[in-house]
Amino acid sequence: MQDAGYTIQDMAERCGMTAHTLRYYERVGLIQPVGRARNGHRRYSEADEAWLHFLHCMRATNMPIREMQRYAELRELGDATSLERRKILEDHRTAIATQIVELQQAHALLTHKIANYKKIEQRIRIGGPMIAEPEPDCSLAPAS
Amino acid sequence: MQDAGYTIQDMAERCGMTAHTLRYYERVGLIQPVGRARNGHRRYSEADEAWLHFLHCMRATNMPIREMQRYAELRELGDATSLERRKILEDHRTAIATQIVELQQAHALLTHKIANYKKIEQRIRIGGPMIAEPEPDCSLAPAS
DNA sequence: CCTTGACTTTGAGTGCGCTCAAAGATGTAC
DNA sequence: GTACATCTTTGAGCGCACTCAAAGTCAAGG
Repeated sequence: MQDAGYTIQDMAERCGMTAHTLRYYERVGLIQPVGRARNGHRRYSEADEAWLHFLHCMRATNMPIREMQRYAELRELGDATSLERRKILEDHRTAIATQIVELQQAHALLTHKIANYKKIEQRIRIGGPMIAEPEPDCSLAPAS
Repeated sequence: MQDAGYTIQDMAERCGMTAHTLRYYERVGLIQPVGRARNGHRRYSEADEAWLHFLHCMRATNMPIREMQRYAELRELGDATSLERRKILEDHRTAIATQIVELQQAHALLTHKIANYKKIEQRIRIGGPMIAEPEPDCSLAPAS
């Protein structure tokens, strides 16, 4: 039996989620009840796949399930909800931009600290002076 | 009474955490038992602040508490643990880089979809043809 | 016929990271 | 002196997003 469409396992792999998560998303209304094969098994369409990819992308960037539910709900209502949906996406985009900045700052901080560790390791190897720089570890306080 | 140092409230504000969280971090060993005023209240030092800022930065970039605990533990053991600590930071830096890429991709996707919503709204305003583009909403499937 | 394996459902359980409640001590302001 | 704010402790509770357990159905293979 195949009845056209992807099985839940296929879809899970394609979208980088587990089958558990796919059923969960359906339960909480993130995706409309999915088509079934004659034996009752779920069969996912290409459209389902696109939507699930989108959901995955939003979750991967920390959009709360609640907000995704709201978006999915509006989506069911058609073009009339375009404005509100756009606002959700714009807000999320802003949140993403903020996250990127934080991550970039942390990245820079880590690069700095990693270099510092290399120095410490060098001193240890050559048996050099063990007088560490001010705060060998956790420094780079408030501002930096 | 002041006994030198920041109160827990001060420190919470300075580090962008709550007092609850500061106590929690102390409980779970992320920060060594903090100095006390004569009345038993915590008094945080500048060094505490630097360390807490670092912790905040790591948490804000999704380092698990577990890993922070491991790092804090090694830190107590001094320079001999430099290599292992560096590895932790390098791994986290890698994780951050990955996150940044994901976020950037999502950002681009959202920009695309937001533009699409603007088109839809335009069509609605001018009462134009309501034949939407293929998949007005969730498109931009797998690859894109 | 019997096993195997992929699926189904419902409801409960898990792990993380806080977050709060309750009861009590202390210092400052009126 | 008494109200008030701010802190203290311990242990429990919570929200989120899964994640799993149990019991059952179904189709194919040997």
